[in-house]
Amino acid sequence: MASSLTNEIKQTLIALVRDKFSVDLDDVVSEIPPKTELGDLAFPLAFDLAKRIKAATGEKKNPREIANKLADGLKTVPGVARVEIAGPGYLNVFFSRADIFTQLASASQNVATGTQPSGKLIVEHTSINPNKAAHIGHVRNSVLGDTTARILKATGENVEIHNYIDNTGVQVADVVVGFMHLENKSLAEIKAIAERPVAKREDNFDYYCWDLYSRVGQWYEEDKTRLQIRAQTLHEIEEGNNATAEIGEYISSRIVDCHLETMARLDISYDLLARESEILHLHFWAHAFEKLKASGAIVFETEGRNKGCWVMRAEEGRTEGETEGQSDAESEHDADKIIVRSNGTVTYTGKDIAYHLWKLGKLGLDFHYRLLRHDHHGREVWITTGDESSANNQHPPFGNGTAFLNVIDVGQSYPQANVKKGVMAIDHDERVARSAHLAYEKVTLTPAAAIELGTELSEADQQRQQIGMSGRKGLGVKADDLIDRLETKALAEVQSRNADLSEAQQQKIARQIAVAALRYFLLKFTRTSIIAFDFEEALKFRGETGPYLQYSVRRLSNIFTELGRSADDVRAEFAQLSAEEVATQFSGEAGDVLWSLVYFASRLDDVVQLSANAFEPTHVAKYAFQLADQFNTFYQDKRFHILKESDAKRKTVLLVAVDVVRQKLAQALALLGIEVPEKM
RNA sequence: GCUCCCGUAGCUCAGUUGGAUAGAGCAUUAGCCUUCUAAGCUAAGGGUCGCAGGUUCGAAUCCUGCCGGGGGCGCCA
Repeated sequence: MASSLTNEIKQTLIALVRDKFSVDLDDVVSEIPPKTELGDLAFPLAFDLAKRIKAATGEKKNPREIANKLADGLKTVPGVARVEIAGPGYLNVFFSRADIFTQLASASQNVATGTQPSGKLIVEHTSINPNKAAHIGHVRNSVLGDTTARILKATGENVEIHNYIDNTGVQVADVVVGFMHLENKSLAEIKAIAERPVAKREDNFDYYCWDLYSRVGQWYEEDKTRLQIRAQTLHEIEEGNNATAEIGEYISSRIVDCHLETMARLDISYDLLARESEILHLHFWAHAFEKLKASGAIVFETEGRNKGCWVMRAEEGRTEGETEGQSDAESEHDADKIIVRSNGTVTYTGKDIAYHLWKLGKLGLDFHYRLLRHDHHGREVWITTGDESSANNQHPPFGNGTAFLNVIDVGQSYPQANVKKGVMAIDHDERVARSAHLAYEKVTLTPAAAIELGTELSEADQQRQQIGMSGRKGLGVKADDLIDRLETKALAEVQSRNADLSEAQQQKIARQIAVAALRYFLLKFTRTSIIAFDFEEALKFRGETGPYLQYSVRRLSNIFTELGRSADDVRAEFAQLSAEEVATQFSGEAGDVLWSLVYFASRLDDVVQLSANAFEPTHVAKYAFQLADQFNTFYQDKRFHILKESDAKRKTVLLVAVDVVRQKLAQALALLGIEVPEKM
């Protein structure tokens, strides 16, 4: 609708410029004017043209004069009502409001899909070490990943969601050490803890492990020689087929269950859980190693500090004439990444390259799969398995993506860059280049939040703006605790406003509000912004929050509830109106206000596209808030008291406008993973 | 030392590929519920966009150099 009109205007402008000024432009910059009175689309290109003409011919032209020569040609574009020259030479285009509005009123209710999928995009997020309860930092990862995936799907992308499970890593080993050496517990005793009835949140197995993990860290601190126990435990877990590995397998599986439950509360789910144990036992690395060697991506060092290692070179060569003087082995290969150690073992980066080659279908090996569960929507969630006998061959096709997207905190930028480099050395498909590390900043704690969690802070720490969370220290805001608090608070609000509802209904609404509050809180920041977590901020339901957005949609819908007619019914009536009758409603001062609202609502598709291109869900979140804000202002404007409107035709137009806004806002919220409660 | 991110109102943050008078929430102050539900709205105050140069018709945005805060740079994962 509006965006296709924009494109048409741009093409017309390019043709006009070529025709009148003999200048070839690839694209023209457009912008939305700051005020409705200035038009719907503005082109500052006359300034640039004046410069180009002067450079080419020496002739000095006034930008306003140039804009004038282009204005007439634009008026012929269907959908353009008029064109004005403003300020020093802006070309301001005014749309035919009635035309655009009528198109909006009859358009499909889905987000417009632009590009055809060019293959499958594999989005990996969550990937929490399965050894303790998830905290707010993990939730930021999951919400970012889940929302980004929703937005990408809305643009027509084929997306597969993975959650990587590092079930054979150090962190799992630590909890195994805790159970075996601190608590001297057998597998049966561990099972008894994990499967005991849960009376309160603290009884959860992931909470138990949260504390145990922190105690293990302390235990190592007391006697560093105990780290040998960790090394031995890790070795046994990696090797498999022994009692230690069995305990590790059991613990990590139960914790994964806990994480899935936590994420389900936030309406987050996965297609596949890929486990490190399979990457190990199915010898993914051995295959990747051969491919890396064959491609020349890694080389064997016969001298220097990395002698005996297989490394990936940092750069192909250095710039001519630079640093010749100091070219000893020390500085030359400083940044080279070791993939295979001199003792023959592979590094984490190497394993990760193997995994990513699998994601793109370039490894020549596959996992075995089994159905793990059905998620809260009844969709299948699969998990990898190394045990062929327990595998199910009727699984959906996994992997074989054309690109991958990894939601991992910014601290992993260096290894992630190496993984992509290694993969691209083997898979030259240009679509792979789209693969990206979706780096996001951490969630830290304000000193106030840390104190509320019962931490004792040193004087120096109290002066700091933020305190890092630490799983090892057991310092952090557990996801389920926070969601519980949000739900409790929301339930109190719901009870005071909707006492007539059943308890079950009240609880459902409270849950939806809690999810909205948390998801929006995490999405209102850009990915690169550190969130200093503050309880007061996170627990807010007013102002720029998720519940505010939900409330806005509720208001929009209630207009139709009170009206007692369906939106379709009103739209059918709208179709009977003449273009003039519609146009009348968009004239004058009040018409400008109505038009601004409708025009802003029409921009959802553009915002979604922008958000998808930048992998930045914040854009959709901010847009939703702005749209809600604009609607609420409109809602309380005395000139638009819709249900009391006596002019039937005006009332119809206003109702359709309300329905358009409602749809767009509801769509935006769905992309953010926010549901709209039946009542608020 | 090399490198990435951040620095915008008292606080927390937005600000598309450079564009018109730099925005929002919170907090403060003054108002609005016989009204389509106040989880809302209106108004006011609050800014050397870290500092200094540069590029440009035009810079919060691009370039250079500083200052301040955080992260990364391992034969750990």
